[in-house]
Amino acid sequence: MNFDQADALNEAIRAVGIRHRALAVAALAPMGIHPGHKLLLLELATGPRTQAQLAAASGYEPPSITESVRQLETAGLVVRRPSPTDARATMVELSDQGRSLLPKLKAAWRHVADQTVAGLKTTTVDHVIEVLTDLATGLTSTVAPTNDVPRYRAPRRRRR
Amino acid sequence: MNFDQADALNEAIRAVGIRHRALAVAALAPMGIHPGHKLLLLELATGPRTQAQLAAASGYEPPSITESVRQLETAGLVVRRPSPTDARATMVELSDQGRSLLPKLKAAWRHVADQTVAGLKTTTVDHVIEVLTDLATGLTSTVAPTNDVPRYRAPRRRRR
DNA sequence: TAAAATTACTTAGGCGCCTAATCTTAGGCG
DNA sequence: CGCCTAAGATTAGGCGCCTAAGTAATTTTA
Repeated sequence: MNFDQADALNEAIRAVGIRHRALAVAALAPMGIHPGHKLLLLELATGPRTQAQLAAASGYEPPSITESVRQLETAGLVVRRPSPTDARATMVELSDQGRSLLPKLKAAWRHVADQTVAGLKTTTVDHVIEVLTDLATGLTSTVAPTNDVPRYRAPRRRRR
Repeated sequence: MNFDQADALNEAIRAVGIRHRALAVAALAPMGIHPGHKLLLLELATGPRTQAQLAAASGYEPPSITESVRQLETAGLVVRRPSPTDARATMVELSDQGRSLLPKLKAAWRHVADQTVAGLKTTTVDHVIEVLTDLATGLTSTVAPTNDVPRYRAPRRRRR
C-alpha cells in the first residue's frame, strides 16, 4: 500500500471513531450513561454475567469493568451479588430499573447508527456493514491471535 | 435500520477504532510518540502552522494541542516561536530532529495500515478505503454542519 | 476611537480506559 | 494434605483527549 492510501485509511478510521463516539455520547447522555455502559447493559439483557464474562464480551479490561459496574450499580441499573459457586466471582445482573431502560437504550443505539450512515454519498448501508465487520473480524484476530481467548491480554512486564 | 444491523454497525466501528488505535500505539511507541502526535508531525511536514491551524487540521481541541505541542517540544521534535504578525498566536514548526523522523514515521504509518487490512476476508483494500472515507466525510458534515468551520466546536454552557 | 465581540492560547479539572500490582479463592498434582 | 499456579476482582496510578473558564491580543462596530 502506498503512503497516500495508508494515510487515507488510517485517518478515516480515526475520524470515524471520534465522530461515532461523539454521537454515541450525545445519544446516551440523557439516560445518564456512557458508551461503555451501554455495551454492558445490552450484554446483561440476556442474563446475569460474571465480571470476567463482561470483560470478555466487551473487550474491556477487568479494572474498567470493575469501575463501570460500580457506576451502573450506583445509578441503580444493575445489582451485584457473590457467585454461589465461586467465591472469587461476582455476578452482575440488571435491576428492574435497568431492564426498563433497555427499550430507550436500543432506540438510542439505532439512532446513532442512523446518524452514522445518514451522510453516505457513494456507498450503501449494507456495504458499510459488510466492510466494517470484515475489518473488525480481521483486526480482532490480528491483534489477539490466540483462539480460545479472543480478548486482548495485556503483556505483563515486571513483577516485584 | 433494524436493531441488529444498527448494533452490528456500531460495534464494528467501536471495535475497529479500538484495535486500530492499539496498532498505532504499538507502531509509534518505539519513536517515543503517540497517535495524536503523529498527526501533528505530518501536518507540520508541509510547513509551519499556528496551533489553531493544527487544531483545525487534526480535529483536536485547542487545549489538547497545547499539551501535545508541549510534549513534542520537550522531545525536541518541534520548535515554537511567537508569530511575527499576531501577538496572540504561536507558530510551530519541525526541528531538524523532527524532520529526520518523518521517514520512519511514514513507514510506521504504512505498517499500521497494512496490518489493519491484513485480515480482510470478503472485501478489498480499495473497497475499505472508499467506504471509510465516505463514512468519515458524511459523519464530519453531520457532526459539524457549518460549512466554513469544519471542526467540531464544543458548546459553551455556562459563563461566570 | 472606545466598547464589544471574537480569536489564540492556556490552566484546571474530569472521564474513560489502560497497565501494574496485590489480594483472595480455586483447582491440579505430587 | 500442602503446594503452586491460575483466575476473579480490586486498588493505584497514568495517559490522551475532553469541557469550562480565564487572560491577552485583535478585529468589528457604532
